[in-house]
Amino acid sequence: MSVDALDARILGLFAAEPRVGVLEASRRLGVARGTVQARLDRLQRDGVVRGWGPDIDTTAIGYPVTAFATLQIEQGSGHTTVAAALARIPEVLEVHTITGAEDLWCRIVARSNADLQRVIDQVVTVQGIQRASTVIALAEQIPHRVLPLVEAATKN
Amino acid sequence: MSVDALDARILGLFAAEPRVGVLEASRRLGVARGTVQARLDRLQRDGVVRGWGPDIDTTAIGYPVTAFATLQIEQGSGHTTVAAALARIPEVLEVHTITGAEDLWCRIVARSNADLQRVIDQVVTVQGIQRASTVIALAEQIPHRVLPLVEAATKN
DNA sequence: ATTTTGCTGGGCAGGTTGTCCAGTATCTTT
DNA sequence: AAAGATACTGGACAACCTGCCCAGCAAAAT
Repeated sequence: MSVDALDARILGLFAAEPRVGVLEASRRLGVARGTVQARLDRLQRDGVVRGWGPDIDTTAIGYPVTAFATLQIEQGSGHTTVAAALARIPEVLEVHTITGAEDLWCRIVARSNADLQRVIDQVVTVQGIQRASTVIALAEQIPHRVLPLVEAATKN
Repeated sequence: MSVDALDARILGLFAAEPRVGVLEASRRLGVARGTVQARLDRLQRDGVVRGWGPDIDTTAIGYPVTAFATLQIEQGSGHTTVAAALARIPEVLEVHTITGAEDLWCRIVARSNADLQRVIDQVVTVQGIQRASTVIALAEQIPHRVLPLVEAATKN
């Protein structure tokens, strides 16, 4: 599992200033370039770093409404089948199976509250879904972050 | 609003292969380098692209358990104050205020189910939190994705 | 009709990457 | 304890890319 303090500093730097190159990073961190390069290769190889994709703001592309929906599915329907159908709806950004009375949890976005109704209709139309319960996210108090956790992980 | 098909292709390419440079991207997409560069600058300036940070797999750094908690807070306590306290817990990855009977929604991770208890204890200890209800995410049916939405956004 | 905007294709200097290497320190294995 | 493996350093090299500039052109807005 393998993340130490230097890994955390590397990840932190690249998270803060993704544009810096390996060379510049090595200067900032006070280590050799080869070291940074090797660490990055290892982190990627071990799957710690899944990718470097652009973080896209859904609000900026016209989907300012975020909502969380929990779904109950019919006993006969497989979770995977339902999830595959949900995957065809672009406004569904994330789906997990969960414990508890409900079966699936999803994050969905929409252009407006009215548009959210349209998206939910699409969701509940999916074969095998019995009931959907939706709450709207009003404000993002803590945006998705992992760095503090990386920090914590080094201190084992 | 400011994302067209070319933007989507650019973002798609960089999401798939973040390591490609602007020059290589321009070759792949069949447009001039300056165009790709200008588009990227614009996307970043308009806030469509929030950053290029590394996507870190929490499982790979030793936190394989993901859970969603909804919190009720005391009427007197401000959401912001509570959120600030939650921000001090590294295992809390995300917090939103929500509609409905509950007040806050959070995504938390832990080293194990037993460890999740420790994290939840930390959460409910926060001043102003009245009640927490937690479900564990069993499987990630659709990992967080935005690209299909970007696609959809271009078709207005 | 005129201006603005966006794309192209090109050129240039400077910086960066990928890739080696030898030397050294630390940790692990035998 | 000796030998081997592993990780980091500092340095080198050619090839490449970036940031920046420019002129020409076409489409869209005024």
